[in-house]
Amino acid sequence: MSAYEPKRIESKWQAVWAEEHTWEVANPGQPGFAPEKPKAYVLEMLPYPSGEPHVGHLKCYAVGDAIAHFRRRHGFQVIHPMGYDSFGLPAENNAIKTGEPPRVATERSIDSFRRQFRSWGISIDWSRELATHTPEYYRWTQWIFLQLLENGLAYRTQAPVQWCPKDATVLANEQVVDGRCERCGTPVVQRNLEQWFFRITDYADRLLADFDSLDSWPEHVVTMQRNWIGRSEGAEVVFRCDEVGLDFPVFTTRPDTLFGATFFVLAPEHPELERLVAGTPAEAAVREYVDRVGRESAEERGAEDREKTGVALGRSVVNPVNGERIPMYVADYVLMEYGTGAIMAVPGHDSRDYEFARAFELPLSRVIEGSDPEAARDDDGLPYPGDGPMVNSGRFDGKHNRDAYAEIVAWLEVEGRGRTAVNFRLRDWLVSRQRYWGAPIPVVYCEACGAEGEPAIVPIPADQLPVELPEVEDYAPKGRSPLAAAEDWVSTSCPRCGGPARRETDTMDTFVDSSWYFLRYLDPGNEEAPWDRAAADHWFPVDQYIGGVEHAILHLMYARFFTKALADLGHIGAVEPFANLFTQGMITRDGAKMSKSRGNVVSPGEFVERYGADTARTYICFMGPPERGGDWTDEGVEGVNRFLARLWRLGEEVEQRTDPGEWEAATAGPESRQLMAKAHWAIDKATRDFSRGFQFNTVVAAVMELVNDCYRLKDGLFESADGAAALRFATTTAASLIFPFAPHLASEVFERLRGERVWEQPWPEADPALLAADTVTLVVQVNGKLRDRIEAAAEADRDELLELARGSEKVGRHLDGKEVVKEVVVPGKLVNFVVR
RNA sequence: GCCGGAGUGGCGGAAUUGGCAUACGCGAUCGACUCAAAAUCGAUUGCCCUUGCGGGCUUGUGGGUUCGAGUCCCACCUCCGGCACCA
Repeated sequence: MSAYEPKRIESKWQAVWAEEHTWEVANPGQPGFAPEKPKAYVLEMLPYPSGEPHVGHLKCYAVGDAIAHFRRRHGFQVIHPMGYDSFGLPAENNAIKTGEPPRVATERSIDSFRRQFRSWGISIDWSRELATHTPEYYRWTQWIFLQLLENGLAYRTQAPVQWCPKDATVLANEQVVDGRCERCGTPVVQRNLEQWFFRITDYADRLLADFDSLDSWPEHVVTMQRNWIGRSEGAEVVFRCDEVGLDFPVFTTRPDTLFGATFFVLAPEHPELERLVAGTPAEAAVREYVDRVGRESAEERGAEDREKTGVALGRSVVNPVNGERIPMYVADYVLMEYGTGAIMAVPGHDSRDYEFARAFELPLSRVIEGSDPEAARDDDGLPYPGDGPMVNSGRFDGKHNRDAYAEIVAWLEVEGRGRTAVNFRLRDWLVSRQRYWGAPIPVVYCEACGAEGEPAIVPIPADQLPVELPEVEDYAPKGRSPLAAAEDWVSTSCPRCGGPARRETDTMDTFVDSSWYFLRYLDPGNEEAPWDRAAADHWFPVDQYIGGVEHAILHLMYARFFTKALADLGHIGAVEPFANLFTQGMITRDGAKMSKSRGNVVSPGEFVERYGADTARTYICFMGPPERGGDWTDEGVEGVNRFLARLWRLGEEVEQRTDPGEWEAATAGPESRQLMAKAHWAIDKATRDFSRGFQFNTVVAAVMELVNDCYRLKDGLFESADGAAALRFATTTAASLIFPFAPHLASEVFERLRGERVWEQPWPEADPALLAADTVTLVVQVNGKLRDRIEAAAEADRDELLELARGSEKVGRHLDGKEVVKEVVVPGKLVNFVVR
């Protein structure tokens, strides 16, 4: 008998799959397309190729591949492609350090990723491979940009934006975490810059509403996106400043507290501040305050428990509900990017306004009664955020605030001083980056086509795409894109008038690249269009998407937005890209995230070299439910490796000691029947757990049990023809069920015993006749306590079971001298005597 | 503070509809094989009392519902993740 040598069988089967293009699928209308099969689009998030793949990649693709195999063997035509998110900052930062062009380092990483993915035996359709940094791909990224631009969904404007000083580029709101750059951790600062945006806010309501169609998405991902989008219903109310003749609209979710407004606050970035204080005694102090705030990082400004600061403007506005004049302030607790950048302050019912009022000794006013004295910070029970009858509110006094809410808004509307309004936390997506390694934004600026001294933005015609990324000498960012130094490239002619024009030098956020790659896979070689509509209509949307939860907001929300926009523009049918989403948990080691500095990194390359891909994949799936994290232990790996070797040896022994063809109907003897029943139990268990939220750990456990039973029973079974047949059946079944996790070993064992290719076989079906046991273990309880277990006929009725239970000596001991007040019988399961 | 998720042996974890708690794996102990070791095969392994038979206890804590609760309800504790001056 030969030992289990993973390297040998893994390279053998990988060669077969590569040579025969086993996992490739054709598009509708092409040769090889199977119109009779239902389709399944199984997709894992594409990797950012940097260095070598890590254990997180291995987990993602192991899980996705198991799903793809399971679907194939259920008769689906599965499209399962792979690509690389190959634009991005790490390659560029490396270039700044070493001078090596990003393209060279990136393509080296891609080679290494591709090699490893092949060595893992993942069933990928390599004919659809793509990389987002290639002109063949980003040509269409640019095309989509132009589609958005033409349809008013992309625009350029000046706005306060987040700037990362270290990476020397602007960032989208989503890429700022706790006031720091998501990528490098540097505190970001605000700058007022002209930038490109995508109008994702137009889709805010639909991004929320369409969650209804995504019922298999993990709840926490949906919650995170909901929070991020942050829809609030309320009212816009206009306060007028007579002194300068300006209207100041505010957004409030509490129009019922309007009568309690005692002051008014503007954000330091508010555009009308200058006009309000110019030439007044407050001017110097306000200017100093605004400057000070402007120098602070977002992190400092957003710090917890920060003292309220601000400056009085010496101006006032009129409260539209009661005509009261209230003083205006500037304070940094009001944010320019939310609402209108101005608020009415109701210190009696809002804790932030309360803190400011305390600090500046401003008056409080209660307009809603009823309080929870425990929660209040004040003797008057203020601030009070809850509901109750209204007071100090003119003709609304005595009304419940919830009822008054709509009446106040309706009244304001009649007066022309307000209206209902919905406000979102979500901002438009800032997509321009002052960096090199990304898709160039395909527009030029033309003086001749412009007007009033402003150059016109002229899009590059689609047939002249791609706007290729030029080679440059110096990748270092200098506050503008390194592309600005490529004078030959920047200086061009206007596609509209033919006169001199200058190219846009910013590139696109790499999240743009990954917001549509799942569509390009459907028709990756198409040179006429980003995809063929018929191919997209057939394959799209993705049926099962798999990836890390760290993309819960950014990537998943952007991709949803793109899909909706592209559907609106008539390019695809579906409005949601990912019908089902599975987020895998993170693998740790010694309870901590793997990192070079901790020295606890498991390298998949070295690991697969030593143990084989089958062990790596099966172990990852056995660690625990894949949506949860898991701690990697070397002992656990050994256990799984031992199990696979055990299956291997079983296969060898069965092959040598039994004859082919013996695997049919083998239930003559009691032991062979027992093993057949176990095999069918494993089929049933594996199938159910696979379908029930991908519980791979218990699927693997079921196959382990089957193999254990084979070992327990095999010495006796080899003696008889029916026993040998049962062993053949059980062993091939174990191979068949483990195939989604250990495809190489499974293919080898299956081929040896059956002469067939396991992936071409349908997933096994459990025989109900063998699932149903003849006898069951009857549990007998007295007062709910387990007293005995008795073998009983499966179909025994209530009276028979009771009689059987009473007959037990162990049970009788606990019934002696007691009065049985109740008998509970669950047929096929248990009897419980309640005694007194 | 708000919103999610989770607490089960020495460890990772299982328990599908309220019905045998601890499947499977790891670790540990013992045995077989071996000159020996490794590998392999087999047995035992929640905790406490007991020589044994047997008995008691046990799913973060405290209560409740039920013949019966890891599972349902109430209160609380701890840990993890997300959001947080969002008007």
